Formats: sequence, C-alpha cells, structure tokens
Amino acid sequence: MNRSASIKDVANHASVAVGTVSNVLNYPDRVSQRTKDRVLKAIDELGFVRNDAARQLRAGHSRTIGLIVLDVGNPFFTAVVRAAEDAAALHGSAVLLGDSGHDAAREANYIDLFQEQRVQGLLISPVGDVTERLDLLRERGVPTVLVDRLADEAKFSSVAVDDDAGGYLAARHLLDTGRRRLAFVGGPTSIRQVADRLQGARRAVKEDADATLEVLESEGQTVLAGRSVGNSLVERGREGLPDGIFCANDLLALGVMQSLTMTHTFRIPEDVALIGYDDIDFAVSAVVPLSSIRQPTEALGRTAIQLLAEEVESRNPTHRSVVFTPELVVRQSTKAN
Amino acid sequence: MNRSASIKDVANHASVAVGTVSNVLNYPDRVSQRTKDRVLKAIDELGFVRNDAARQLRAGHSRTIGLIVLDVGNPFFTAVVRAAEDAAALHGSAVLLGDSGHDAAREANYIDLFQEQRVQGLLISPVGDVTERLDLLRERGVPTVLVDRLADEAKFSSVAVDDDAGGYLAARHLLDTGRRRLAFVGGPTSIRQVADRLQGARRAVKEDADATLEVLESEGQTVLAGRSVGNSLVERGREGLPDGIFCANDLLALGVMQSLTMTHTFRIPEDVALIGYDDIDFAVSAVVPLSSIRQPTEALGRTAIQLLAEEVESRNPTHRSVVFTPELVVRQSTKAN
DNA sequence: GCAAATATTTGAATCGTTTCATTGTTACGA
DNA sequence: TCGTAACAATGAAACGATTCAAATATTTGC
Repeated sequence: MNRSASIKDVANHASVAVGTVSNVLNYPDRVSQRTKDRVLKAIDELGFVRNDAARQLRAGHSRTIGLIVLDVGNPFFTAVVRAAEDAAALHGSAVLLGDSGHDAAREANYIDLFQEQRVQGLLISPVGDVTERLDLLRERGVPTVLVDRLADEAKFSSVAVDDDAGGYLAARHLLDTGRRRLAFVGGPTSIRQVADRLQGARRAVKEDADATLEVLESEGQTVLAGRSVGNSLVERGREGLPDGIFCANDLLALGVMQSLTMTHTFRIPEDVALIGYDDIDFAVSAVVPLSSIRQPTEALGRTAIQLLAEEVESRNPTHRSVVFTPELVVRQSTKAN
Repeated sequence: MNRSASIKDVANHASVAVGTVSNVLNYPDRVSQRTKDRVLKAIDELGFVRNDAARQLRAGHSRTIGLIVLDVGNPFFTAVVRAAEDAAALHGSAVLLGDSGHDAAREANYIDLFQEQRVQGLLISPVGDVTERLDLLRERGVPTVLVDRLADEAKFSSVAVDDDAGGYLAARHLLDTGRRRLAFVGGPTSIRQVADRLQGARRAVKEDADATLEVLESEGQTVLAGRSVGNSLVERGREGLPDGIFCANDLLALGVMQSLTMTHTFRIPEDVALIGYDDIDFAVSAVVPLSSIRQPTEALGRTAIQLLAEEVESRNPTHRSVVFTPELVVRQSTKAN
C-alpha cells in the first residue's frame, strides 16, 4: 500500500459521495445511522487518516499554535510548555514547539517556519529585544503573545511574573521570621530578573527601620557561583555574618548552603536563614529543604493560551498584559528560631 | 490586509504566470535574472509567505518529522531533542516535538496528530511496550525509529544505550581504583535500565575473585530515596560499610552523598567511593564532585535522525539497531586512595 | 393517498502550490 | 536565410478535504 487512502477512496468503497464522508467526519448528526456505519467501516478497512494539509488549505489556517521558548531544558519553560499544551488541547489545537536556545538565528528560523505553517498564533519568549521580524509578523496580523516578558500593550499581549513582588516576598518573609541583617546574593545585576528581585527586597527592608540589606554580587547563577559566595561568608566568621540570605535563584542558594553546612560552623536555619527563587525540584531534596519563591508556571502557560485565543477571536487588535504574583514556599531553611 | 497573498497575487503583481513564481521559489536557475528580480520584488511588496499546506498537499508529504519523548524535562531527552533538531535542519526538515509525559493517551494523541500531518517519519520513545497503534503506523509505511529502546529488528530501527556496559564500566572503575566491597543502589529492579546496570556491575565483580557486590534496593530513583539508603548505611557503622558504591542514577548518588557527608563520620572518597549514572548537570556541582556514567545523547539524537533518513529513502524496509556505549566520567568522588 | 415539511445525500467548486507538456524566444552554425 | 538547439515562460491539471446549493428520500399531518 503505497499512497494512503483519500476521502474519495473511502467514498467509493462505501458507495457514497465524498461530501457524505466529510459529513460523517465533521457533522455526524447530518448523516443517517446506516450510512454512517457503512462509511466508518470503510474508513477502518482502508486505514484512512485525514490529510491535514488538504483540510488546512481549504480552511485557510491550521489548528496548531507555535510556541518558541528560550530553552526547553529550563524547568520553568518546561512547565510552561506543558501547561500550554494542555490548555491548547482543550481548545482543540496542538502546539508546535520550537527551542531557540537563546539564539536569534534559530528563533528567526522558527518564526518563518511557523508562518509557512499558517499557525493560528504564536507564543514566544523572545531572544533579547522584540525584533523586526516579530513586528512584521504582528503587522501581517498573526496573533502573538509574549511570554515571560512585558510588552508595550499597544503592540502585543503578554504574560509575565512580577519579580519585584517575588523579591519583596522573600525579604519580607526573612524579616517576619525575625531576621535583621539580610544579604542578597545574585548577579550580574544587568539581568532584568536579578535587578527586579533585588529591588523588591530593598523595598521590604526599607519598611523595617532596624533592618539592613547587603548585596553580594555573584558571578553568574550557578551552584558553583553560590558556593564561592558562601565560602567568602564563611571566612568572615561568625560576627560579620548576615542572619538571613536571599539568593536570586535556587542554584545559588544550594551553593551557599553547601559552603555553610560543609564547615559545620553555621547551622541553617538557626544561625542563618536561606531562601532561593524558582522552587526547582532540587529545592525540596536539599540537605536542608530550601524555602523558595515559586512562579505560577501553569497559570502562566494557561493564560498565555487564553490571551492568544482572545486575539485570534477578536478582530480588532486590543492587547492585554497579565502579570502574575509569585508565591512563597516555606521549608526548613527559613524556620523561625 | 485580511487574507495573506498567494502565489497568484504575486504572479499578477509581477505580470508573470504562476508557474514562473513557483520556479523562482524552487528552481531559481530556470528563470532569467530579469523576471527573477521582478518576482522577488513583488514577493517583497506583497509580503508573500509560502503556504506550506498547499505545498504539502501537492507533494504528498510534509518536510517535518515527529519526535515524541517521554519527558521534555528530563535532561537526557532535552539533549536528544536538541541534537535531533540540529541534524534534521541539515536535512532541510523541521522537528515537531511532542511530550507524552509517560502517558499512553497523550502518546496516542500525538501519533494521530503526526499522522494527519503526514510527517516524513517518526522518532519515538514509547511509553511502555510498543503499542498496537505503533505497529499499525509501521504497517501503513510511516518510517519509525525507536529511541532509547531496543527493538525487534524485523519491525523497527532503533537507537539505544548499552546499560549493561554502563554498569560494567562503573563497577570496573571502582574495582580498578582498589575498592573491593562494592554496593549497588537502585530500584525497583523491574525497571529495565536498573536491571541492566546491575547486571553489568555483577559481570565486572565476577572478574575479581576477591571482590563482592551487595545490592541495596531503593524505593525509586530520587534524592530522597538515596538519602534513606544512605542513612541505613550510616547506622551500620564503619565495619559493615562498603568501600565503593554504584548508584543507578545521579539523584540516588546525590542522596547517598548527603547522608554520608552530613554525619562527617565517613569521607568521600577516602572511606567510600561513590559513582552515579547519567552525568546530570548537578553531578559536577555536588559537595564532592560526583563521578558518573555519561550517555552519548548528541550521538543518539543525530543517529536517530540518520536512521530515519535511511528508512525514508530506501523503499524496502530493512531496519538497523544502533547501540551506543556510555562513557566514564571521573571526578573527585572516586579518586584513588 | 397527497402535499408539505424535514432529513439525507450529492457532486461541483474551491483553497494555493507544484508539475510538466507546450509554446515562445534567442543564438548559432551551416 | 534557415534549421536546430538551448533556454524561458506559460497555464491547465492535480493533490485531498470542505462547503453548499441542489436533488432526492423520507416522514408527517390531514
């Protein structure tokens, strides 16, 4: 069997018209039970599978939406992807996933590919700035929603998480559990996420007159970078040590934790409380389970799809931006003394 | 601009025939420079983008291949995905990615979707056994390659990694660095990967008459499961302790490491050597950098695409299975005494 | 048993591209 | 000047599904 069966083959085999087969597939109520049975039997016998290309051609658009993420390996995006897939399934569409890997050229490739596929719309976490190509897409009327990046509402809808609020939440929690000499670990501050989280932390500390915040800039956002910051803290000795540390992400926090616990000079949370950001899977299984700030990834993904659906349905292009507030997850590393 | 421009619009605008526009797009050499310029100008002015559905319909197949993985969050699959995308790009095709999340229903959905899309072929890490649906696909002549699972060569091509060899490699390394009382941590042994790795370790231990292997079954493959095994080892005290531990994956190994280092009774690697499996990103940044067994994910992805290309091109269905040998990565946790 | 109303079925037209046999054009050697 | 390649451009036919006005069957009410 070389060429797969078409609707015409099914029609012949069941001795009906092609339109009838189509009706069985799309409007079963219009067809009598008898013919429906015959047609379904023929479909089964021939192993007929709808040709989506032909269907799309006629319909003028596909039933898929494009999703371009910066890095499928990042648990944050993985979760968004999953939520988006599930939400899209409810709308009867499927998600085409592209991974730009922070590479503008790959991103451009995917944008072009998805445009040729006539996707219903596009969800994208853009590499760097909103590019020309993306603007062009918008002008051509392809509904587009930016993910994890705030956008000019005149141009795009977008969903993002409020990092300032997350920073505030983390610092507020440390303060509320009695800590007074806080430290922020993260860097470089040129990264928007890091800067916003720090700003939120500053805001919380200002509210308590007797509290202080020290900034320890790290070289990157890895476990190793965290460990190196931790080591410098250990060298300082007991008197200079902050009693509450907020790390810009969980990897940093795990590194700091390794340094502090290895020496056995400091106990977490008795001597120092420690909180991270992102609530990655490893947070719960750290030596001391790590408190963290959780981003509502499922809601983000779901909302992205919903905004996209709104754009697709409404003819006139009004855009919306939705900002989510992250959530505090308390574990042992910040238990009150 | 409501409906996007078609090739016919371009033809009118440039005052040429539709066939000529098509030639400019597909066989630029057949067209004179003068008309080519005119057509390209028209394409640009109208913002024409090829409609892939129409192209596919005519061609009878798409330029995409489907890839269904068990879990995009798993670093192993993420790496395979990336390699497959790059390799496919070289062949001029794009990858449609689906995440079954170990769920047979989602897997089935993707198989159906991809079939409607008339993908050129399918790469799949099946949930559980090779299902009926997959067999059907094969019978319908959709080239299919199984990833990370050995297959009956009469039916499918496949790429996989030799877990027995990996187990052997890990145990052999412990033995070669002077360890004699080995322990294997992993479970449940009903998982093929776990069983194979254990079997390989047994094979290595048999080669050294004075060496022993003890099996410590864990409840799952997580950090917590590892920690609980580790704790029971600590309770045993110094005399009963193995001097070399091989864990069925890195998460387990990290858990065991946490237990042993926290108590400060045992040192790694001086008292106990520890080796994991998978070489996840966290392995290098553990408290004691963890030795591990690395799977050649890039080669796996690349080869999967290549096998698929072979199936697509050759009319007669001969299948190949490629088995990769994993690689030992030595770090501090198994340094010789 | 008949007309009207309703339910079912039909099949030609359409979507946008590629293909390919045909026609038109140019250049060159005899 | 003519014949013949070689090259360019043409446009109708095909791909497979959906749509919809028209044709045909069936049911209903009287």
